[in-house]
Amino acid sequence: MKKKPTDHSPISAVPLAEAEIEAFRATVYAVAQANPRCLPWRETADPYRIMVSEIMLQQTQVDRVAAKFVEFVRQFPSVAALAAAKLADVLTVWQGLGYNRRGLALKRAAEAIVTDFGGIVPATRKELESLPGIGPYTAGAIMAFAHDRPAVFIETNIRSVFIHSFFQDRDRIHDRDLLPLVELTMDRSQPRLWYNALMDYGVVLKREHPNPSRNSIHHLRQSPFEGSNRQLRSALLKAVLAHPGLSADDVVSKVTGDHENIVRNLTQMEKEGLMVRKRGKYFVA
DNA sequence: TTCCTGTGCG
DNA sequence: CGCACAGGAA
Repeated sequence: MKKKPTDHSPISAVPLAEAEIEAFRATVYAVAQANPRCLPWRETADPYRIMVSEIMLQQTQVDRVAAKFVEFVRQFPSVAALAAAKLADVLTVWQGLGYNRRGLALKRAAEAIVTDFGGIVPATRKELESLPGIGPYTAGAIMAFAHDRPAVFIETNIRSVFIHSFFQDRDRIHDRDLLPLVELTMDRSQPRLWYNALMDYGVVLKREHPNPSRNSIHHLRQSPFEGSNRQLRSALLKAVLAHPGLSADDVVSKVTGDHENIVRNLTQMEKEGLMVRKRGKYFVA
């Protein structure tokens, strides 16, 4: 029997009255209905498309994902199609979304779904989380949006809603204090509708207040992009996609950056599976 | 400058 | 846990 570490969080133990829960739900639904968002992945219940959208949305803003999503599922309309596609084609479409290794993970996930799950997107959290690029949030989101199941999960919009609604005057709020409320207030009769409303409400809150999620202990600031290693990685992948078969020296001559640093990053990206090296030449395959 | 429907690694 | 990861837009 493991002893629980000290817990200084009394609030999570305080249940809401039924009337408060109802009032909260009513507010969420009302604000969401007054601020609807028309998003391409809301017009489908195809688990594959939901999965694609969730991976894309992990760290990229909705507006930028929308157009790319349409293009992506047009080119790779099913799990089987994505699994069978060439990685170079997948990453070429992915360009502009950022975080290329998520594109790689998505393709690897499609391959795993074909080999391990008969081409059907799994409908349990455990199985979903076994797929590359799918963690607790994305698994929960797929459960809710693709399978309409009452999964409990938190992402930044949901976090904003619960902090704004129940933790106004606290800072350094931990997700473990929010999760019980997410579970308690969830509209279990229509999880898909509920979570969409919750996220729409969160978007409205962020528009009208300083981001409530900043009071979360999980809220991280991004380091500047300009001059970063991320910028270099992006340039390296772009170069190799555009000119398959470049040697390391070719890449160095095409990309601005320190020679050793470029070689180090090429090696790292090869290790991650974003590119391969054959006879000293780099390819995406 | 700041934001963004997180995941995986060390 | 702390950190890296991409990129465009406001």
